[in-house]
Amino acid sequence: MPLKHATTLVKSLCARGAVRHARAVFDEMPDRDVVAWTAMLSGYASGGCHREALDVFRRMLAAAVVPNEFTLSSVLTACRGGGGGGGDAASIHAIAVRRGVDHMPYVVNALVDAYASRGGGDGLVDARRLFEALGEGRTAASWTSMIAGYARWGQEITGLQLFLQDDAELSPFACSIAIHACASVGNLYFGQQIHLLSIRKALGANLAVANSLVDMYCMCESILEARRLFDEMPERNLVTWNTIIAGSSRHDPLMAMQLLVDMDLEPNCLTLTSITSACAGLAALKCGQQVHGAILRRNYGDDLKVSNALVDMYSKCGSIFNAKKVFNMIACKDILSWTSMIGGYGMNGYANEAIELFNSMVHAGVPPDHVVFMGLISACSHAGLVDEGWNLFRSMLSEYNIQPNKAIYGCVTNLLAHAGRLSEAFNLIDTMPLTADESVWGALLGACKMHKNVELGRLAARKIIEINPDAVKTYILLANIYAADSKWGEYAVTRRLLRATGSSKEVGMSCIEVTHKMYSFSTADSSSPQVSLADEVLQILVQHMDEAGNDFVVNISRVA
DNA sequence: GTAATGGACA
Repeated sequence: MPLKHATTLVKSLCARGAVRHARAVFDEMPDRDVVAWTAMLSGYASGGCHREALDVFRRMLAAAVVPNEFTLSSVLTACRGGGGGGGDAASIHAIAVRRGVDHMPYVVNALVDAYASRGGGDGLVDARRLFEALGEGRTAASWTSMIAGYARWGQEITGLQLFLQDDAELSPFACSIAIHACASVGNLYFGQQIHLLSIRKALGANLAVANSLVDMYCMCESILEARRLFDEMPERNLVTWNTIIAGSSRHDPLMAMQLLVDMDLEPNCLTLTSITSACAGLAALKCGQQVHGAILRRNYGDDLKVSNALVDMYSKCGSIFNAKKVFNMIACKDILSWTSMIGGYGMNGYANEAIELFNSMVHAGVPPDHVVFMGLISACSHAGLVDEGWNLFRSMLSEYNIQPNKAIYGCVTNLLAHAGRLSEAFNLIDTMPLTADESVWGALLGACKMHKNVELGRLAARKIIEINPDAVKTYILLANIYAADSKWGEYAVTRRLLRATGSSKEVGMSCIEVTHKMYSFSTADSSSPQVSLADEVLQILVQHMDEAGNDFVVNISRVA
């Protein structure tokens, strides 16, 4: 068979996925030129067989066949993302330099991509150097390789700055990568810049770009802006719906439920996961059970993320029995499964069960993290298990080699202070190796209000106001501490300071589900007839509790 | 007769 025909055969066999047969033909070829070698190499590379592609390349060099630009582009695709090891990109770079790389723009772009996807400090620096040297020769692919490389290796901001240069060449792909980078670091400012850029370059019509923008606004907690974009989109697919539903399930669960009703596509597993957490946010048990039914009917019951969301939903709805039932059915539990269940026990007052489950988790070989300890220590705090909580806190460093963070210190402060051990709590803050923030001092202040400790309360409030002069809640708490101690002069001063901040505390809303309907209300709300009815019922309950004696009251307040 | 670079959005 003539050499040309055999090469064509190798190529077409590779294109059909019959790489092994292609290799058999290739091995039978008596003399192989650079085109034949490249055909075989590219067959491996484009089929994802990076190791084999690099092996063919090495054999080719050993056979003293000189690679051309076709060969080099092909072999570089096998060096991407560490698939064949970054060292190969450098050696191929060296060959390319000897062959006159300046005349091979495709090879330079492939090098930029190989270096950028290898990442690390050197990889990105090397990629950037080549990228800069390209000058006018840069194409949309060069920009995408760079920004994807930066985004992938945690240098999103550097990538975005590069992207915002005037001469950046935008493609929908590059644009959506850039927007995703803004979303993952939560940088609204850059996100808006790229949004403007995408409007100027008429890329907004691209569905992936628009979807990324909706996601970016959700991740930057601009849910209303995300919703506005969503409403304006002429075309929406399942990803669009899932993006806005996932975003609103975190910030506006009622909106997520409404979106599900409006959705004109069949919801999938991801949709229902978000809806489950929306139900958790609303503490809507009936709704959550219906969603659970929908999940089972669609055979999504084995999905790990769905199951974890269900455990969390049942826990937050107070249905710990159902939470445990779902948890027990999870075949391969991950750290989120354990955290949800441990947190579920904790928030429902079952601190001992939470600790027991934590021990099972450690026994199962799952290393605990900060979040698990947050759940555990706050469980102990709610249940008044101060010593247990303290021992868990101590074991973080001594047994699990986890350095407690500020959130943990806040939690332990709360544990001690809540139980009335205010000076120990203060001592902890005073000696902690991190700078106490608003939440840590806030935990102390809250407990000072509860235990009517004016001295420490004043101190904690002063610390918080130093950190954040607009901490409205702090002034109110401090004023209440003074009021409880009949210190009316200081009370008046604090109220005046509060007015001086010029802000008002946003009204806390609560929701409750009664016979399949959701009711929302706030304190001192007299707008709806249901509230006055609820007030009457509450009065009767309080009366019953008084008659039942103090023990009963204590139990109720622990549950509430 | 050989390569065609970037591959995102839940």
